[in-house]
Amino acid sequence: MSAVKTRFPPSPTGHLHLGGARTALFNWLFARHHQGSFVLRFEDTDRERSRQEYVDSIREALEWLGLEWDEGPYFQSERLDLYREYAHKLYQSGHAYYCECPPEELERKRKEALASGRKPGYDGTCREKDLGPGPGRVLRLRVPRPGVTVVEDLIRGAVSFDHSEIDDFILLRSDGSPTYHLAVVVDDLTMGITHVIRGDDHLSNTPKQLLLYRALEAPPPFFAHVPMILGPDGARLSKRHGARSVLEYREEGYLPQALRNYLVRLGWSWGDQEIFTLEEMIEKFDLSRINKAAARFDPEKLLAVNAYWLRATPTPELAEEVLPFLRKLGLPVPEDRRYLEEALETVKPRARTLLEAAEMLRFYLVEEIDYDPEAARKFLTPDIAPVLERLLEELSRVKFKDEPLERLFRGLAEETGLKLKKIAQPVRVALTGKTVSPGLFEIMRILGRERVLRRLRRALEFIRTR
RNA sequence: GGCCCCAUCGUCUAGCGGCCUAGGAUACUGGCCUCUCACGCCAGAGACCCGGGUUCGAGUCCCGGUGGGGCCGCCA
Repeated sequence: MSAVKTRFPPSPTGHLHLGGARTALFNWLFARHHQGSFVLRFEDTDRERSRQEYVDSIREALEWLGLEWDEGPYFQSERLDLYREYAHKLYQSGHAYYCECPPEELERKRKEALASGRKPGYDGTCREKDLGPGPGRVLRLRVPRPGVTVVEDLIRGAVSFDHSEIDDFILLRSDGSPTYHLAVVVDDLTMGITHVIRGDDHLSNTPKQLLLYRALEAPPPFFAHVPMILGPDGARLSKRHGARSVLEYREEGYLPQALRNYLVRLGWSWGDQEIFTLEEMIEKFDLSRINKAAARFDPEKLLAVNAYWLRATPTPELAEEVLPFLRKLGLPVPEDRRYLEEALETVKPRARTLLEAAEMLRFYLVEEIDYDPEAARKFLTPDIAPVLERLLEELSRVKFKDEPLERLFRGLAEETGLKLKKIAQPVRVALTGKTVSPGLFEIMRILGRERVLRRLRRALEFIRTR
């Protein structure tokens, strides 16, 4: 297979969501795997709904995911003359004809047919009228009747459609603009697309496009219809679940490599392997391992994969990524990068997203920590005060390394006859304000003597005045 | 409603006629580790939609049913 060329053709009528992102990923991977090229094309022939804002956000999302395109972006709105040219060819060759049926009339017939249980398609009123172009007229494809068109799908095999199921669909609207089917075919043809990899919601559309290739006497590309991504409830993906923009996932602290990893495993597999680097995906990706059944989006698993990649990311790199989230939470960013990294190191195995990591870093960054009321009530009690007093003394002498600190605490536990836990929890609350946190000794080591002593004194003060 | 696609643990999936006593991941439960929570490790529970065939043998092939999804626009 030489000179593979794939494309991703979103219509800029919304943000890039999970389904689109996976389609883009599959196309990109297939192209990369075959050392081919990947084209970005905006299908913006619907002028009513297309927005520049979405063009920008889709580009941004693709870039964030690392799916760089080799060609484009192209805009269908800039290629209108080309579509008209092809439409004219179709009209000239008798493969298409003009239709003057008013839209309201068609709509009425459609509803009527649906209500009485018949096919809602166009009834062919103008098919033999031999009309020329004119105001208010649309151009329709003259679908050969009778006939059958077979889609040779790379994933599903041969799927045949009887032409009685395909109506004479519109190629050119009454305003002269092309509809989806015409534009896609002309674009894929003129851009030299070799493989069309898209959601299987397009499978039923494929015979229409095949008919166009045939009318144009042009060879069609290969088609591969991948199963759709459904919401956790099995219904079509909607805003509620995963149809959220991929940029929203970025905002929530997901890593692009995690999103890619999760998405590539939705419908594609390579034995038992769950974790893939970009290089592995490119090396291993192929159409034959794509599943046929629709997959449900599982936010929990996405979170798990994200947690994995968070842990797998080198701390200095992660520190860079967490910065925007610290700002978002209004936390002071320490000028000492080393301090941030050490703190992050302790939070890394506990966070599932960058946002969570940032939140967990809070007590390292603010000088005045807030006590969780419940935690303070339970652990900052008068009976522990003597121990904290004692600790204050010892801590001004001890070396602030994990081992000496741990030895100090264990010694103190033995001396007082208290369980280590009984001492650790109040100190944890004193230092972090919470009952859960990274390991106590590493926290102390990182915070440093000065901060630790200050927080312990404040805890004692709190106990006295409660 | 017509046509099309699909069907393995809750979810993502492995399986391409005997290797399946159906494997992995995630979620869940229990244990270990332990200063809390995670991480990590160990263990457990959990699926071949139903019914017919074909075959010595079916999760794997065929047919039907059921269920889910998609398409049927002057949207893409």
